[in-house]
Amino acid sequence: MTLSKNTFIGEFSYTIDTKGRLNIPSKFRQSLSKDNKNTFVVARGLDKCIWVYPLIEWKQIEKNLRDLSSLSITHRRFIRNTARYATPSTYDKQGRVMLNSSLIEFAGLDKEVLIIGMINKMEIWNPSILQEIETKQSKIEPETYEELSNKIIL
Amino acid sequence: MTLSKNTFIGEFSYTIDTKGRLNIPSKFRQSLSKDNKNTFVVARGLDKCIWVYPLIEWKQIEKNLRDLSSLSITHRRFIRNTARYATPSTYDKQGRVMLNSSLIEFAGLDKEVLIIGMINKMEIWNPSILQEIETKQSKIEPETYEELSNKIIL
DNA sequence: TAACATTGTGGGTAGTTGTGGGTAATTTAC
DNA sequence: GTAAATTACCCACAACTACCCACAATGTTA
Repeated sequence: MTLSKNTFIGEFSYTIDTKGRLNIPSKFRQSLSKDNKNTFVVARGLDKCIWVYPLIEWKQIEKNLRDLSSLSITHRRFIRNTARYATPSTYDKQGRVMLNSSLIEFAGLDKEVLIIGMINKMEIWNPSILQEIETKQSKIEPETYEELSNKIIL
Repeated sequence: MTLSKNTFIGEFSYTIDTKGRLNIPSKFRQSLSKDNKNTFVVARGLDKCIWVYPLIEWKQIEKNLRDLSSLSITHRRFIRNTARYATPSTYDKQGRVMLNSSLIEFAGLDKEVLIIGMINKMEIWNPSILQEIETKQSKIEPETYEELSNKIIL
């Protein structure tokens, strides 16, 4: 059973094969609406993980980014960091997307990865990195982004 | 006799079979409205138990999560912790849902379980764990009842 | 009381899914 | 333009899941 369209929940253990392909869980693919054209956009997450958006979710983000004025240095940097590492990726007949080596390196991924449903997107994690972060979660993060959180929904 | 729609009260003893299936009490299923499409969402409870939501109850939660911006680290953590362990589960012709091993382990469930109606959802408990918690936990203070009396009329 | 319906539990089977690898098509490099 | 590298497509298979049937125990009705 699939719930709302383009909405992801749950957690899955998968593997990246030797060709750099990663299977997207069948449940997630089934929840996609047709207008995504079997395509995701993979990007750097704000944590040490990869974010995978359905195409139409990403288009909404692009639209929101368009509304940020480049007069603000913060906005410029934010737009740059967001757009720079994003890549569209169409999955093959088996439901696998290609992850380029730059993203794999950024997220510190090995063979075994954790795919986590995050409602409007999914996250790809190295399980040990996520666990490490969760244990030392008392650490306070920079608050630069907090200010923006009222203006744009990622 | 079933009371209000999508509302659960009472307690039942059931068993999880070798395939990880758990029967939902017939009374609870009968109280479900049609738009749930025979589907629940099972998730980690805040106590050491499993929470089982009717689909439409869960959709409301998803809707609220969707309005949180991922720019905020606090929001990200909240979304992750909430969505990560949630799974939709349509019950079969016998009225059983699948509980994945991760949830079973989290709640420390054996074969015999207790299903408790919690109004808008149900809880799945290992009976001995619940009893242990109840004895360990001190009684609810009279002052707490006084405070609650302003919010609910018994 | 007897016949019937409902409910909780067990198990078999066919279809789906995750993963690996081979081959052709396309792109990139020289 | 040709060779090398990369990417897309296809097939294969083991493991898992959804669906179906079965049956005993309990509750209901005539």
